Amino acid sequence: MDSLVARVGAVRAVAPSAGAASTVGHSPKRMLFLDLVLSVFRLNSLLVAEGDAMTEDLGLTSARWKVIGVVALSTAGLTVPGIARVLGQSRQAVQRITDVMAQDGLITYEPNPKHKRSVLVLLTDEGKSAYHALREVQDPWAIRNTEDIPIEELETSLRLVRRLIQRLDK
Amino acid sequence: MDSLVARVGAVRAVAPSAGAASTVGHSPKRMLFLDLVLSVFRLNSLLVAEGDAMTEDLGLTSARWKVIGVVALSTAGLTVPGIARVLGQSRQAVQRITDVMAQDGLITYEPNPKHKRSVLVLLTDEGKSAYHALREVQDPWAIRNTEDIPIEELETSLRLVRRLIQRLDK
DNA sequence: CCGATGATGACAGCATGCTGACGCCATCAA
DNA sequence: TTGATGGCGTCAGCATGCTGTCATCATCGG
Repeated sequence: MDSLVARVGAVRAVAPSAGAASTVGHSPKRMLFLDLVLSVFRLNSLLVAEGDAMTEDLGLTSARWKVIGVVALSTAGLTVPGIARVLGQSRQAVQRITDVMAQDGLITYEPNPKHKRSVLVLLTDEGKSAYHALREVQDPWAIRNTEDIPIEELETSLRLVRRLIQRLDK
Repeated sequence: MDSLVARVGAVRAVAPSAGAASTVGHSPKRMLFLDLVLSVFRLNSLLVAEGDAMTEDLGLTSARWKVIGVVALSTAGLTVPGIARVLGQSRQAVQRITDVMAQDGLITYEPNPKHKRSVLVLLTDEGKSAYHALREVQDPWAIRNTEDIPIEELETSLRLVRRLIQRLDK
């Protein structure tokens, strides 16, 4: 039990006096969903913090290994707006990250035979080794966090999250 | 099917030539988890955008209705660091939001009998009506997004998300 | 009573993301 | 050919979150 209501109650015990929360009128499904939304907010920030801490020794951040992961999965390189589309972010945000990563020697910009102005992003050798180092940290972390979770629950949750993404994305 | 690998492939079809993704060595569970993590990132940004768009007519933003929701659930008021603890955010981040909300007349700072320096945050009448307007938008939205989703899936997913939060939070 | 400890407010700096706006260029239809 | 459309690079401004730092104040144990 760790709903928002419960957390308010827990904090209220430390702070002023207590009182009954006004949660009347919410159907269970609505409460479940709204609680899920708030939990996703929370999980997101924790994942970003965890990802930053886990990879700071590699010279990476969450924003960077998102990009590295996408580029590593493509063999022929991707344009900056292409990376942005995969990640569902603005091309400006990705551009800013890739510019710094290029300065740091993790990626390079190569001419794009399909487009004169929009160059391709490729991993340098340093970038590739960073990606491998990333996987060596990320994979045990993924195992550690899922070893006691049934695979069916992971599948169900992932399917639900994707369903919501698809619904909100269009 | 909407995994990261699939998305890279889809974009690659628009951009340069194709190629095989190097996903060897990943166990299904690891891939599931990493895909879930990236999906949570994506869902988070979509939820923030959706929340902003949905409540901008009410003079609210995602950051604001998080605060309003917490304060509304407490009857005796909460301190700024208390709100931050409930939301799992830094007190500075909450302080900045509450300061603007106080200027806008949504909340007020009242003396705290339990603490001389740390005031209590309370909803003004305007804040309360904003909260009610918020619920009138939020509830149908929650219903709309869950009507074709079994409640068991919501419960499973929420449980999993909370489990991950609890693990990463300590 | 007093010093250590912890919570708080206030300020600064930084990272990450967004949108808007402008100009350039490729593509396609009239 | 030409004009409309759209993708792209680039710059600017803004919102939201984080950490670090310092001073202040409350609380508690010695």
